[in-house]
Amino acid sequence: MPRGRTPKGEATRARIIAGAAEAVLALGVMDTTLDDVRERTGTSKGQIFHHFPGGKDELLTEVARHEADRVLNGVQARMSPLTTWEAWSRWKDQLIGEYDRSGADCPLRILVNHLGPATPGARAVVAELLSQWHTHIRTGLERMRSAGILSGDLDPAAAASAVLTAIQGGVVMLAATGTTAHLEASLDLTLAHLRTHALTPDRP
Amino acid sequence: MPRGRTPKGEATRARIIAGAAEAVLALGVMDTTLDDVRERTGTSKGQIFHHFPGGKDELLTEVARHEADRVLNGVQARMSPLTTWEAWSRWKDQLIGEYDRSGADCPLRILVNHLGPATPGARAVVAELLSQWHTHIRTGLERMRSAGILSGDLDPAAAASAVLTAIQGGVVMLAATGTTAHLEASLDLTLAHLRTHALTPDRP
DNA sequence: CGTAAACCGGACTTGGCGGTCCAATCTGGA
DNA sequence: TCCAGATTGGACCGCCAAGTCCGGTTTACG
Repeated sequence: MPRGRTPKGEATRARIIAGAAEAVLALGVMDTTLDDVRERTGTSKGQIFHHFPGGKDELLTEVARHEADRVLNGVQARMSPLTTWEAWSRWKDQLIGEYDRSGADCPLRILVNHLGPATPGARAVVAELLSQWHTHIRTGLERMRSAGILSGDLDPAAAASAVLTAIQGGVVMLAATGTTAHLEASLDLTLAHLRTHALTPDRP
Repeated sequence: MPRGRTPKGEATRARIIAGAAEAVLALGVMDTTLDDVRERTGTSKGQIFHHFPGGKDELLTEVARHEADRVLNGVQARMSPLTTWEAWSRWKDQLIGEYDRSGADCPLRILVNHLGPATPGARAVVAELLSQWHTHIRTGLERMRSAGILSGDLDPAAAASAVLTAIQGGVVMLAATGTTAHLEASLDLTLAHLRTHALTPDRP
């Protein structure tokens, strides 16, 4: 009778995913081989295919899930209360600072540009991540509208799309040119435009 | 004594580049093999390595150059006189329409996201393309400022960065989600913000 | 012409990577 | 304790794509 995974096995499986994610981040998706993962995690081919019968595709999908969780958790921790103008401003500074420090090897770019296209499963994971992120931003804007500090003229969904797109574009430009200037310019302009629709709670 | 390339050789070389570009667009960079190129162009391995001694890397760099020229020519043809609000508006509609039609397989994405990282030479080509494009947009904005229809408050360089970034981000979102909605939202917001700084030539 | 170089074709070599196989070992529930 | 099934190690296989080689052909220049 099938007895299910054992804790030890589960741990190994997790170690493989983490190590693979590390390798993918360091080497890129296409240049990461199963032997890289094997060596980095102190495992063997047998284990990899035992825990991921679907082979490399399945592993990459799991890596995508892993990274997406990481990104989203980071996002939500950082931009939890994106419901005041000060929060937006702080959030932007923090984001820029982070990319200034870490450079172009961010999980987001790998995820959206490389893991996404690699397998159908990963594509779904990426779509889900973007969707959740979009919802998160949109919800913040809607709250601001309810609170009377944001004009009803602004479509929260469209604005959230624009913010998300600015980030994606900025990351791409960072990767291509090595500078965060474009990311910052784009975010600045986008946020400035949001502020264009600001209301003071006093006079509606 | 070395006699230099012959016209026939030059033609073959060009055919190989064009065919490779086609293949890369259709199959993606990583899935394009030299045999694909060979078959598609009716040539042979010997020819490929005769004309590109550097192998696949050199060929991909040339493909990048080829595609960059195409993109930039397209850009300049389409947005030549980006110096009036009507021109901006028309340009945006045209861009969206084009992406709606052609989907995510645009040269721009391939170029920036796949060819760029592939080889150092291609990276330089991409950087140059982005730089020229940026200059083109910035120049348009500067002309508008001189013409008195754009406020001096707006930094043309930063605004150009934002436009470029919006396009890049939009293309990425298109590839990831399959819809041009994000591209459109981002461009709409960006252009709306530019218009925020509009002046009428009458009253400065 | 004649010949040296440019051009062409395609069989062949090589290396690396995904994936398989199987024997050995561990683990947990009855 | 006992043993079925989970886990592990690592040798091995097969494929496929990059790159090599070389003999034959065409082109350009004197």
